[in-house]
Amino acid sequence: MIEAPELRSPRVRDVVAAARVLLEREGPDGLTMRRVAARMGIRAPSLYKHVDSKEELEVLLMADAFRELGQQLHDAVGSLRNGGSRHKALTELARVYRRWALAHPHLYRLVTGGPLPRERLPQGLEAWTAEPVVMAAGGDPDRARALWAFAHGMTILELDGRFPPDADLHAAWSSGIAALS
Amino acid sequence: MIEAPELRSPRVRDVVAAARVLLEREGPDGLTMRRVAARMGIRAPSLYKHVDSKEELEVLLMADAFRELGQQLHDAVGSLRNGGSRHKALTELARVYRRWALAHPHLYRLVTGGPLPRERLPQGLEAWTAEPVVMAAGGDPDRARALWAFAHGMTILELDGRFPPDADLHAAWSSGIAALS
DNA sequence: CGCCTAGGCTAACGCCGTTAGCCGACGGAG
DNA sequence: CTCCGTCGGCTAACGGCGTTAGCCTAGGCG
Repeated sequence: MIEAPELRSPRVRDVVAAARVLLEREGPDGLTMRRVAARMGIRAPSLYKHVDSKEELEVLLMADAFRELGQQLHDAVGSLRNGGSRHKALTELARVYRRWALAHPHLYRLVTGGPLPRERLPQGLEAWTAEPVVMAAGGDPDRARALWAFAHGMTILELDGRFPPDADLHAAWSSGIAALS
Repeated sequence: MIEAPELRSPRVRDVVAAARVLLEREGPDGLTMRRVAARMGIRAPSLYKHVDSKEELEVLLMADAFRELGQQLHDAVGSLRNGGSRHKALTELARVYRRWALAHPHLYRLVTGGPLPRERLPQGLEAWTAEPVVMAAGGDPDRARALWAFAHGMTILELDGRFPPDADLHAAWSSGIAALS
């Protein structure tokens, strides 16, 4: 519907806020049109006065998530722009990326899981979010993609509990970052 | 319920076969108890005579997927056991991994997406599947995890169409493998 | 012959996303 | 002041989902 949060009508912002609380607190199964409505003290069909579909609501959540994660990544590279080695920049970027994902696991999954409805997202948002990674890779797009794949793989596998409980994930991150620096 | 395919009753095998066709052909939304039943010429409730729940049916599919992918990976390292460099082994392993995932995208997503019901999977199956990766990493578990994360990241991002259409994925794979070798 | 079990069936429950159609409140125009 | 349109609620309902309860029939076996 509308892209930047400031351009959303107040009521739409209410809907997105309610949806976000539900998603973050209870995961995707908790994100239901009826539950979102209940949180606002209204009934599910009324939501459709503000939002076209559940899918659009998810897109709005995704846009917010992209903006937040992107901001963190930009801040991270910004704070190191001058006089850090590539290795240092990557380490910091990875730290921030992982931290955000662990703080918002369901949002991270929403944003990275499954095909992305690119055309419905604010144009350029995805690229802007990814920018810091490309910069940290020294502009080499192949290396940037390898790096992103590594970071996403580490993150999603950790979120999904796929590593053994005694795995030293810090060591695995370091190993990968060292290799890809 | 029962683990190895040979230990499943014939009717259970029918159910899993029908489920697999649906999943592979139409994706997760097509995998419905009613549709599975319809494919077998029966009604959905009858499925529960053979399977406890949809979740168990998915676990059975996962077990098959693990076995198949694991077999491919074992074959790949086996064919190179003697006299290949580490780099060569990793390249071959990656090729086989990616090929299987692209051939069975929905199955790959089922197996790698979301938390894994480890306790319901045949014991040791997951470790056996991962074995070749650990071997190729020279036994270093941290490097093995970094490698797996990279491979999974590349694969799932490709399946989800997250790379630009003009991205040279072969180059990205090569770049990552070279770094992690 | 009688019984047990395997494997079908229908009906139904409570969820889901979504649509149709109704209605009251409210703000601005004549 | 009144009328009217829009905004944002509502109820009822549809079709689909996983799942349960309870029934029935056919076949094997003591």
